[in-house]
Amino acid sequence: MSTVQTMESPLGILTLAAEAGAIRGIYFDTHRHAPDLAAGEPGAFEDLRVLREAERQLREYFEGTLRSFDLPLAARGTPFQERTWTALRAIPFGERRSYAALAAAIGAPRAVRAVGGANGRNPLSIVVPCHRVIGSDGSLTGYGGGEERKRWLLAHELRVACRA
Amino acid sequence: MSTVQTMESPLGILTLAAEAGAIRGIYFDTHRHAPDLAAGEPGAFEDLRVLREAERQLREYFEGTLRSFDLPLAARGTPFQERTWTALRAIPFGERRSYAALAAAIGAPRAVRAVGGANGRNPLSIVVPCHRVIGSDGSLTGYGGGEERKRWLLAHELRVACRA
DNA sequence: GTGGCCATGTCCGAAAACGGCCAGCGCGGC
DNA sequence: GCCGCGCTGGCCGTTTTCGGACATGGCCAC
Repeated sequence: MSTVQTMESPLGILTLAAEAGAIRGIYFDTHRHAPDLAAGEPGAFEDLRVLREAERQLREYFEGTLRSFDLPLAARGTPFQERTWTALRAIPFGERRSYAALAAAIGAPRAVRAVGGANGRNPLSIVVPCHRVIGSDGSLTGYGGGEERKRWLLAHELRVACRA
Repeated sequence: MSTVQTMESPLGILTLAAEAGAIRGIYFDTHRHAPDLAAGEPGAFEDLRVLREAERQLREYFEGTLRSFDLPLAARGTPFQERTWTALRAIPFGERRSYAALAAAIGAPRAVRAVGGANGRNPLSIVVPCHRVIGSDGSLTGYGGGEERKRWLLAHELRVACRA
């Protein structure tokens, strides 16, 4: 069903999946809720192209020369999850939000834990910046790819943002 | 996902669905467990072809000139269901089997009610002859498209078989 | 300040219910 | 005796239901 490729990164091997010309998933090698990703057909041309472009932008992100991704995305989930993921993309590079703030942003101020759940199912690591959401008290609280990677990403963004 | 077409028959309108060059479903207009069948893409060529062939064979079946279907089938269900459906296809035109006999045929002689359940979910009406399965005491016991249609099919096959 | 309670959407596992059944009995009628 | 009828209990895969657990945070009572 979808085209799959992998790439190296400072956080280990990343697995990217594309379908119908849009990025559908980005997963770490150890990832809490990653799907099976059985590579299907040989790979449509449009998928290969968007995958290569995604890899390029991710590489620039890690180098500190790119702060905002510009890619066709197609994350699929429940309506609530998609609302949450859309709100995530509005958090600027280098900033942080609390789960409560995110819940308020999607108009469901009390659905705080639900937002946590939806965050955990975010299929587009890094590009949809679920790592920028932390507890109201500043604690990391969790990350699909492991808290270590969340810490690294936040530190990296802080570093890049200050350098500018 | 799949290509859909309808046709008229002595038992009312039939809805046929094809996918990847194989017949995937055949349903009556009132059907107990029929799926939604939201017609998707405009229709792949191979699907249109196999649908037309299925319609032709069904028409011959109703006319009494065809007793055994020869079509690419792709009924999808649980392993147990698919085993059951395969066993169904081994029942010859005009004959009948009891649920117990069918259960024995798939090597699960005690899974009688389970066979009944799988029978009810048969997605390929008529072509996969679930209508040839009746109670040990000869009663009809039930049919996805209604017992009236089951009675009609059995009578029709008897008629055609005797005529020969 | 601290501990408990509740709200919220989704997933997952366990448990229960549900059939397109059938064989074994008991019972009544002949 | 013999037959037919109907009830009962058990069988088994699937579906439905239900109860927790979560990447949390505010509020209230002590």
